[in-house]
Amino acid sequence: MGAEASDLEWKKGSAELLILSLLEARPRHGYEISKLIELRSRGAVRYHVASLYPLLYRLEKRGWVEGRWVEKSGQRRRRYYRLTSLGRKVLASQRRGWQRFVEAVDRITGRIVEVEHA
Amino acid sequence: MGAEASDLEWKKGSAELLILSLLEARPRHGYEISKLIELRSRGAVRYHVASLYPLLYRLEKRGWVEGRWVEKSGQRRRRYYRLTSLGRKVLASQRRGWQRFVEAVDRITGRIVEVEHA
DNA sequence: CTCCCATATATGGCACGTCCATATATATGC
DNA sequence: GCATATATATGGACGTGCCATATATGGGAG
Repeated sequence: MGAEASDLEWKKGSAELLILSLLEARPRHGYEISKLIELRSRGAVRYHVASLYPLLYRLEKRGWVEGRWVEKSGQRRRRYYRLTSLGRKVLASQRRGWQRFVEAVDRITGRIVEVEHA
Repeated sequence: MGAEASDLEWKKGSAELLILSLLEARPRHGYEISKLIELRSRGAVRYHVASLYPLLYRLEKRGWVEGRWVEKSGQRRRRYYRLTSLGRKVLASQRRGWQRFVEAVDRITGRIVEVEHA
């Protein structure tokens, strides 16, 4: 009942948002996503493969991304994931949610100061 | 090894940071913390009691907060938690960590744009 | 030529945190 | 007298990240 889905799935990892964001520009394979997260976050965020791959399967199962195998001589086969149109909508929604969450945390932790009852 | 504590425990909930922050100003009891989180986040963040109380026990066990029972006629007994000096240090550290994490997520999700290889 | 490392994907099992449901206890409003 | 808000407590279900490990291939060091 009430809204759809929990508004604060953030409590358990923002991994979904990160992956969907990285797939926005173009399709990427798992290992690339992993390294890109590490690189762009300057080492602050790092997902282990045992977390990342199952997550990609979940995203695909939900229809947010779509994977296809690409084989090239001279390298191991890779599975490239591209964002589906549904995935794009989910990403937009998750971006808004993340924004709201960060603001909420800031208000609670006092970075945004408010008067506390009279 | 390496640093102390995991740098990114954020992946599983920022509840610790929120609670420690709220106890910074003054001691509070569980129910008050719960309501305050809900109020200040404008409903965006809401912890269920079954999450909150066990978390408070954990924080106390780690020596970050200290609880004491307060009984007043006309109301049910309450357990007030105050931030210990160790808790204050942890809070400062977690605040920095949260800050770094938000920046990292922003860089990954593209809110902070960067050039991507030549 | 062999060993090791980086690349690249895959998975079983453990640990831990959050939620649901439920329980207890007291003061207030209807 | 009963429902509701306050206030704390807990067993069990469930999801998800991590550790360890496995497979496969190319390139560099020795």
